[in-house]
Amino acid sequence: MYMSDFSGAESLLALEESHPCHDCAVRHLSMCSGLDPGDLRRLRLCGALAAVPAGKALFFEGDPADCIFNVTAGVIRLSKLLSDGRRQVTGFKFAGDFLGIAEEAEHGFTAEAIAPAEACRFSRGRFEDFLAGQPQLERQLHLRAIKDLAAARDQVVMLGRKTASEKLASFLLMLADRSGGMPPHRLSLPMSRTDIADYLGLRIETVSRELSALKCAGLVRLLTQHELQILDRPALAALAAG
Amino acid sequence: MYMSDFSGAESLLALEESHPCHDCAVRHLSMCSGLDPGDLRRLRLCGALAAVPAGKALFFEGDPADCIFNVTAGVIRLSKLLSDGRRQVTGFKFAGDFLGIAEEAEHGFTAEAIAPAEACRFSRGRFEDFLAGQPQLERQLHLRAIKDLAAARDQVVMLGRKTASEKLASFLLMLADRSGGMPPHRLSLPMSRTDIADYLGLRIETVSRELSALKCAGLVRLLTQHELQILDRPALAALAAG
DNA sequence: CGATAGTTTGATCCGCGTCAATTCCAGTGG
DNA sequence: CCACTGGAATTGACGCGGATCAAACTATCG
Repeated sequence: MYMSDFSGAESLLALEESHPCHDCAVRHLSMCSGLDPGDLRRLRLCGALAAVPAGKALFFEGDPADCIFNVTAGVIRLSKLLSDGRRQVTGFKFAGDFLGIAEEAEHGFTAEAIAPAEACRFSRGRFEDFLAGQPQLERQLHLRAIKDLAAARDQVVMLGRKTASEKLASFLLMLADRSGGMPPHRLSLPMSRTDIADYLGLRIETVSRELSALKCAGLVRLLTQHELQILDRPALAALAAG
Repeated sequence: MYMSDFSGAESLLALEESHPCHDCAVRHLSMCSGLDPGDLRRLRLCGALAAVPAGKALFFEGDPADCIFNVTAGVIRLSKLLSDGRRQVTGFKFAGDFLGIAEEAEHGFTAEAIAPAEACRFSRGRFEDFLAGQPQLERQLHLRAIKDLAAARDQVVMLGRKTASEKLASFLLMLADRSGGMPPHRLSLPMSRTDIADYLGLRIETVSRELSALKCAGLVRLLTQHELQILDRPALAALAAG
């Protein structure tokens, strides 16, 4: 059985007065946005800020689900494995995203940092106790779950019915939408080609080929291996829509 | 723009004293299970029981999301379309399941009855007002959303990384698990081959072939076209796990 | 019975996977 | 600054799983 390789203690920075939530850069994005100062202070006591180096896991599929996370920086990759090692990436989490709440006693997926990340790490028990007295926070999280569910359904459609090039176009637009709404002059691809392939249900050779095809068609321009520019967003959107 | 072909009025049976929720056969399965009689009575006033004939839609993708449903009988198929008509079935809902809550103003998928169904139909606005005073009901629904999300992630893995035969095995086991926990001497397949294919991201010919292959391998027996028997559940489970 | 839609089976095709060979690039040390 | 190195990405050749096309079979309902 897997155990998390992220033992929090040494990388925890206590959430003390020296680092209070009201300085948090992503508070307006995250579930905490609706809390008043008193509740925020009590929530803070349920957890601590954790630095997660690139490549390290927050938790593995099958780990006891005793912690939940609020991502404050970096990128987290969510994935599931089949017994023979085939991997499916089920999503990416960015600053402001909430993650790890489970109905089961064990996490249903693995969460790993693909870029150096930070996350507020809460004890599940203490968080749930806190939640019991905060109906509007529960409502917040419920809304986020519904949003995640809609995103998962979109991924289902993509995996089940779209071609390789349509998948890649959908992926690039999804990233562009989530990387701040700004005109994405440069779109960063923090994940490896393997991660992209495992998200799209393809092999890395196919991702590479389709990316080249988009480049040749003039829809995108590759700036570096992990950075590109969308040149023709309408055409990309038309491709993504099927 | 699509409009629902299910105009409720003529098929609504008012939820009056003559048909109170305490006679409801699926109450123990559904979100209402935690409500006391008084709250149940008030919830009842938010909606009505609707009979949905086979083939009729509860709502279409793109319809204003002003109604939500609690399925009490039958089977509901959820699906999404691409612009050129490719269809992906994103799930099936059975008695006791809750359905249609949306974060957006419009439904993100189509919900249609594949077998004659009944559902409690609530006005979204009135239901949300009621919900505001019922934190433990909100919690119920939140938990259901989390469960739906886990199921959607399983479907993502299936679509992205499993072979045709593994997909079919997973599907049959999922149905067996949901068709009451009883020893499934006879497993009913209420949906058409097309529905199964659109759920699994395959074509109906492939579904038919793989079903024949499972039959030849002695894992299942086809009783009728819409009923089968699982003969070797462990082998089927091993196949489904990849 | 016949009509019609749904399902099964067969033959062939093609998109993406597999295998293999470069090429690119970040990091390291001279 | 360049040379080296190992992992990641790209590109090419070929094969296979599932799609497509076509035909026969079966269930349901008048």
